[in-house]
Amino acid sequence: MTEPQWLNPEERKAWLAVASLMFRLPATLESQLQRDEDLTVAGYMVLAMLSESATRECRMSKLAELTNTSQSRLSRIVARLEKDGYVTRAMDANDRRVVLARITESGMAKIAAAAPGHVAAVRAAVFDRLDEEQVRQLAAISRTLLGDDFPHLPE
Amino acid sequence: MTEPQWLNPEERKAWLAVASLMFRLPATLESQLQRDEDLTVAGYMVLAMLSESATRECRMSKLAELTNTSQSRLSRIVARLEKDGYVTRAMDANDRRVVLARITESGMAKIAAAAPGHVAAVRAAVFDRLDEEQVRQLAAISRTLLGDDFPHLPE
DNA sequence: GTTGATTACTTGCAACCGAAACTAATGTAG
DNA sequence: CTACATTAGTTTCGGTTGCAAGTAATCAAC
Repeated sequence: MTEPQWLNPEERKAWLAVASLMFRLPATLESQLQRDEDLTVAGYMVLAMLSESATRECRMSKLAELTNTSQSRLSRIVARLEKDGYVTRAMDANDRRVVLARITESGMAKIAAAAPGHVAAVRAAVFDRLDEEQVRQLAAISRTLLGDDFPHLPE
Repeated sequence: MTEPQWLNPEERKAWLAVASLMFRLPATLESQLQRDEDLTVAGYMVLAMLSESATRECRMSKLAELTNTSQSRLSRIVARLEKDGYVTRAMDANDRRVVLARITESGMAKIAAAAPGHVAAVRAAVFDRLDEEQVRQLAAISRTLLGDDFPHLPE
């Protein structure tokens, strides 16, 4: 291996900050949604993606991609959302291996109710603290780090 | 509330990228350490912090702060590290509420063995993809977002 | 068409986590 | 001193997760 064994001081300082952020930011958002709406961030994202889809439904594997989760994890997240009445699951008639998750009216109402608080939390934690230039920098850096894995929005 | 209800398009794009990164980066590092060293990222960070301390020990509450974890989580992480022989726990004689975690020789060897692979993963996921200017930007943004919560290094 | 590989999704298991309850030591007010 | 509050850490409980194994449908080769 030709890489240096450890990070240089500049990189090390940057990494300690990034790592802290990577642990704390998700926890902050998670606890806001849990406390105020009894939703997980993953569950919120599933509802958000479905609610923004024109057809209000999406196959499981696509949904897993959009929400950055494994298939097995998504399967359980959707099972819980279904139990809570926010989502239904149905087989695709064309390919009966495929399961289509569809958001219910109750699910639409839930995401509409949850969104303002979640957005406020995101603003408070991120966008209120950065200027426009920094937002652009952060977006550029994030997309660079995601590389080809950047997920696509529902059509 | 005076905030706009949702994010503007620029912010929305930035947030989708940041959120994806926030989910994927920890998972990447977690699976590398799990696969190659049978360590969690949290366990690695505990060993790393202890190994860098002059005294090779640290009280639990301080360690929780340094590693961005709750006390209850840290308690279990250290219990597992102790079971694996990488750490010992002892009461502080001055204040018998306090528990001092100390890294063992085996723990020092473990972190030395695990570090190169972990650092390589961090490099591959982050620093190899950014130029110096972006590293500075990312560090500045992260520290701004952490605000006063920025953790201090062991003395 | 039958066999074998692949794809889509689900589930069993062991480990992990946050929140709250718990134990125990220390600090403080009278 | 003696309550009462506070601090440090652990543990219990319900729920979540990743991995690997399992089910079922489709595809590909012959």
